[in-house]
Amino acid sequence: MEHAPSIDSRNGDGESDEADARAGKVPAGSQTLLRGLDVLEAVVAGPVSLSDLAGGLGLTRSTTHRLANALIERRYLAMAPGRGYQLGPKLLELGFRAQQQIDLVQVARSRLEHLADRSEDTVHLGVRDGDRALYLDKIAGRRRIAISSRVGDRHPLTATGLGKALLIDEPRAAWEALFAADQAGGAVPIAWDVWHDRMQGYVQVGRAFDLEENEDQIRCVAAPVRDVTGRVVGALSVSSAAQYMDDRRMEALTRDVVETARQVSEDLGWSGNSPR
Amino acid sequence: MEHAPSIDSRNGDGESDEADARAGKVPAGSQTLLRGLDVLEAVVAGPVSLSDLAGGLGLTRSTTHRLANALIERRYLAMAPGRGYQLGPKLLELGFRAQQQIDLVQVARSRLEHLADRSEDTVHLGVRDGDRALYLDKIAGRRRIAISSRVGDRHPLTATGLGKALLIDEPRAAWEALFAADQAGGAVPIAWDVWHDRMQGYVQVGRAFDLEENEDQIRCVAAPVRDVTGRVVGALSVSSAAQYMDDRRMEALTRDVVETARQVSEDLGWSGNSPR
DNA sequence: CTATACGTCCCACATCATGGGATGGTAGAG
DNA sequence: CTCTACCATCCCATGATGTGGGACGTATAG
Repeated sequence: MEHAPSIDSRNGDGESDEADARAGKVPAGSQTLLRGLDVLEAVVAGPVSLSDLAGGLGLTRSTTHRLANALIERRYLAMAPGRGYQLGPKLLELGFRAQQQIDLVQVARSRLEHLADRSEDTVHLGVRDGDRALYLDKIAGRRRIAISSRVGDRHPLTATGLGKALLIDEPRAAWEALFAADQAGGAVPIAWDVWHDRMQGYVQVGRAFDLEENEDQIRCVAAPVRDVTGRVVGALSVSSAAQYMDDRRMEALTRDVVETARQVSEDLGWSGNSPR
Repeated sequence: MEHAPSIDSRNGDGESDEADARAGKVPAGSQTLLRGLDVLEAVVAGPVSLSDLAGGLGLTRSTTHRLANALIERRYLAMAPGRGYQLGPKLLELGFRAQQQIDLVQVARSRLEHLADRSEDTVHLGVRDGDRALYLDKIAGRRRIAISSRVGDRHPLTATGLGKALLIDEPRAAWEALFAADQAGGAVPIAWDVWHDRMQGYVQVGRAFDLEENEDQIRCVAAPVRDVTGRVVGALSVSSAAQYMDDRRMEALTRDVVETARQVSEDLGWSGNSPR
């Protein structure tokens, strides 16, 4: 107990459970590494001076300096002449490599499975491919109903829940063009005003519905997935027969679907700041 | 000395200078952090198993596991079900933030100053802006010659060294179009065949010359700057009066200019792999 | 079944990180 | 100019911290 007199100073006498409870489940044993990462993350906000860094983290200047120096040596941080510490080029490189390694389907898989387990319904994952929604993955539910979709299918954007989730950030002009094309292409007829009103509602909540518009007797709840820049790069949905999907259940599912989409987004680096 | 029996196991008896000499200048005092970063960087290559990680780094499985776990907890790493460790979402986030923080001019500044010091000539930094080269920074040399350029100037791409460096990765079709436009726009007349032959030579070496094509009596040596994806995002050049810039000196400067451009590229996250 | 390889967990020991404080440089106020 | 303030950097005695050998449970293969 010689460092920070802050709330979280380590306790050498009490039970170690306290620490475990506080930190979640970090089993300790890497204080230096974790503190180093703290330093790294404290610099995200922008150029900071050493003292500010140390103060903000509850560390001494010595310790902070040593950690920051190691990070500079490895190019994780850089020193801006008269302004303080900045994020370094190594992070650009690692970020880029991470982007190359990450595959949406693989990342989303386990979360989709959990969602399917909880809902007992069929879960889909898809991306936009030109003017269609391309289905990349499907986890079958436990109910004995036929969802005719298959991985690799392309469906209209404006007539499926998943498609509408993919369009949730698009401007009205894009909506209109796609809507007209889908209507002309044989989608279930619907008035533009009705469709547009519904979409605006979906935008507010951050999720979309499909009310038997694409396939009779099938309804679904869908939410968009975003990457690190906040852009919509995919969407996921829960689909079921209308008999299991009354309005109340769709509302109830919303929470779970949106939350799952948020988790997948976080796995893609999104941190919740779409503006900027 | 109980860890790794590898070549670099620490020595507790001899002089510590050995370690300093070997490691460059890391003054030690953050072993855990540095090892953690080693783990992180070892995962860049792709999914790796714990044992392979430990083996490759010369650490024990225990230590590696502890470090990797801490990195997973912080989302710097992720565990691919049956395939091993992967880079995690935090790196996507930090890489993105780093990209937002980094400014080409600011990053390049000190390196350009050193280059200007060594060459005693005027150094420019520029980017492509549509069909022109936009000059973002200028460090005046020590010679008493007039270089009429100013920060904010736009010059033809095909008639300046800096511009040609910016075009170094472009396909022949783009070269032809820009060349035709610049020639029509009043650039110093030159035959397409001659220009094209020279460009191909520049591409081989990774730098471009300006042989009094833009401004009479001014020659320059330029090299492209790349970002993390390998794309050319800027260029820098050394310019001087032709009397100081005979062919031999231009060749001699090439090394220094290319090296400086490489350093700036590394500051932008480039690691030397343009393919992929 | 046994064998191999995986990730995980534990704990005594001593190596390594710690932080108080000293140092040198730079900028601004008086 | 001096004095003060704040910066990053460096040093070193102390003990808290990370270490690695080895045990454990499980999964995949032979």
